[in-house]
Amino acid sequence: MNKAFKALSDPTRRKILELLKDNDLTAGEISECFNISKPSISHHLNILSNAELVLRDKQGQHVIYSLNTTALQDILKWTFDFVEGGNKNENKN
Amino acid sequence: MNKAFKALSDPTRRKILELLKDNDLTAGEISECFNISKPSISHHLNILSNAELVLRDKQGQHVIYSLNTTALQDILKWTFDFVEGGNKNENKN
DNA sequence: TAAACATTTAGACAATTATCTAAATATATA
DNA sequence: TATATATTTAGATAATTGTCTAAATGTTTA
Repeated sequence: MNKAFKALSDPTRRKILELLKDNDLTAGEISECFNISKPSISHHLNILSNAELVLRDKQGQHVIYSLNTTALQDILKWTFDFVEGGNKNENKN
Repeated sequence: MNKAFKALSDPTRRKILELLKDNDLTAGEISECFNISKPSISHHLNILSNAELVLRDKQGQHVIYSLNTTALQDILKWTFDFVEGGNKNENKN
């Protein structure tokens, strides 16, 4: 889960995930959405993949990236436990 | 929200939040839970406070820290939109 | 008021990170 | 097979970050 939090701490990577929420995209299509070099985007995609936040599917010379919500579900659960359970001073029974 | 994600990307800071889930604690009590110097813990607490993840309450010479779920609610919502809305290939109607 | 205690600030340093360019790899096509 | 295209790898560099020690600040109490 540490990998996922680290991966999400960068705004570029979060924006990549938001792009993939609408459509699966190739590495090239993703890089076109940023003023950042392709190798840098590739690096970000690698971090997202390592954190199990995206999936790769090689189709010929293209690599199609898609969302993988596995790690996000853990984060959702972790976060929810704070927002939901945050009443320690209200019900001390 | 960027500050919050950045703040959450460090394991020590996430552990601090988990400690505060159970009890409000002073800076000193928090630092006792780690093999890290007090100034370093103070630095982490500052980052958490800046990200609106904790609240400070100065009581005499002690500073009591408590959870602030404000920023976590934003993160929860952001994350939920992926886990919940991640069905773009299933219902294209 | 002086001493003890709690916390933060200041400044330094090593490790990590985001970025770049150049080169390598892999695939498709003329 | 040669060339063009898509992507990643390698290596360098500047900025950021987590940590430390020493010092400063603020508060309590003897």
